[in-house]
Amino acid sequence: MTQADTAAPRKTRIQAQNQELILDAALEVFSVYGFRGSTVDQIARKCGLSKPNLLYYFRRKEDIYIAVLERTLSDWLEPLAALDAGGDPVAELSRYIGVKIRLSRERPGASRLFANEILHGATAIGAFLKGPLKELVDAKAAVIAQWIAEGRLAPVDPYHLIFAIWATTQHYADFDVQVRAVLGEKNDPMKNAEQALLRILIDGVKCR
Amino acid sequence: MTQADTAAPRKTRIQAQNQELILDAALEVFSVYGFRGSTVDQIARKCGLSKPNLLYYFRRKEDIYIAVLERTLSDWLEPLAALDAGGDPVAELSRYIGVKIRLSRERPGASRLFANEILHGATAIGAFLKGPLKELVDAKAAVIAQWIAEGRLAPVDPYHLIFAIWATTQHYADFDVQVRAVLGEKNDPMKNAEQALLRILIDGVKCR
DNA sequence: TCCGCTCTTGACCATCCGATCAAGAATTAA
DNA sequence: TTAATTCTTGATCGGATGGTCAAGAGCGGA
Repeated sequence: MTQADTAAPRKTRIQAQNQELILDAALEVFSVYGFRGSTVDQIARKCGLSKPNLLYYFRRKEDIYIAVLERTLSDWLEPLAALDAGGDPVAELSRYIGVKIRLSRERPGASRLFANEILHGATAIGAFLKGPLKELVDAKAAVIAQWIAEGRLAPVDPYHLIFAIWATTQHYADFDVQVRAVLGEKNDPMKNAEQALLRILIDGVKCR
Repeated sequence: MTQADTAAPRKTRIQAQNQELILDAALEVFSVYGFRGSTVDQIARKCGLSKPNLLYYFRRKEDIYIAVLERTLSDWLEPLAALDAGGDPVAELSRYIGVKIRLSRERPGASRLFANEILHGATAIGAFLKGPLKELVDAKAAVIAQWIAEGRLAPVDPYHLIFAIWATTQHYADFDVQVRAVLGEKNDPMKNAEQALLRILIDGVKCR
């Protein structure tokens, strides 16, 4: 259990506990108000700690922001990474779309956090986009291209297909306010979203 | 030309000229940094006026923001409004997608401005979303539903189809940084975007 | 030309907010 | 128990920023 011999300083129980408290609160605040629109005090109040106490665990406001982003990055890659070249193309893509749209419903804050970050130039995660993300997308685009070459999928641009899936699924988290405004206050907009999206992306709108 | 008898105060040439200068600069600044991330000074420098001079034309920073949004709202509705019930369904939707994606390339700032506004709760244009926008979408969803009833379009949810078109096309403006990071610095990402999107949304990814 | 109105701006104010610090409380290791 | 370490926070600083004001410059109509 001891890690005293590693370079990283050992973490006390209180440290681990409070850092998690802070990051949970920070996600809530940053995802609603953006980086500049959020204050350290807001995050502090949200998790019941004092402002100087937050800055004891994270020296700068930006450190909190980066930590929140990094904690969520891997979760964001995972569903795409799970795309299986050995599976049925339509089934695999359908599953991916389903997972993504469920993520939008269950963790809209994470989606909005990323949306905001990218919208404003991705200064904090630019390296991630050009590195791990690009590599993963390249790999999965190759899988899709292979499916197409085998005649198991319609000849669509793999990259733009992935963008289309990201765009349509995350739309329900990022533009939630607009979706609700347009659909009215009746029932949950997400109720039919998954089925509708599958129909559109898989089968298209043209009559068969 | 005189409008001295109307309630609205007459506008001098200098007023009209400077207000346009300010709104152009404000769009550039707000679309990059968001409302809270932008400063009046930034906008002032961008258009070569002094900060107090901006606040002579617009009393508060928020007034500038609202004015920029309102100036662009109608342009945003127009393409959807042009959807013609009398035309061929596939041709009409294809044209709409084309116009939207060209807007994303030619005026990415406007797209990002709206994205940011909605992402942060649409406090400034909430009434617009629930009013004029909802009415227009309701009307055009009815057109699409009619096409489907006539068997001229595959049975997809009209509202979610419109959302999908918005999401996929605006994605290239709002998430430009991510798109470029993933595609690499080679050629223009928008080059194939329109054709790829048309294929996906119109024909779907399933083999025919 | 003259006068009134519009336009412009340097200086300034009040507030907000990120960050610091010193001093004390709580926890842990011996 | 004791001493060292970690944790906590009230008070405060300094810079940024939205907004004000008064005074002067510019402009246009009679």
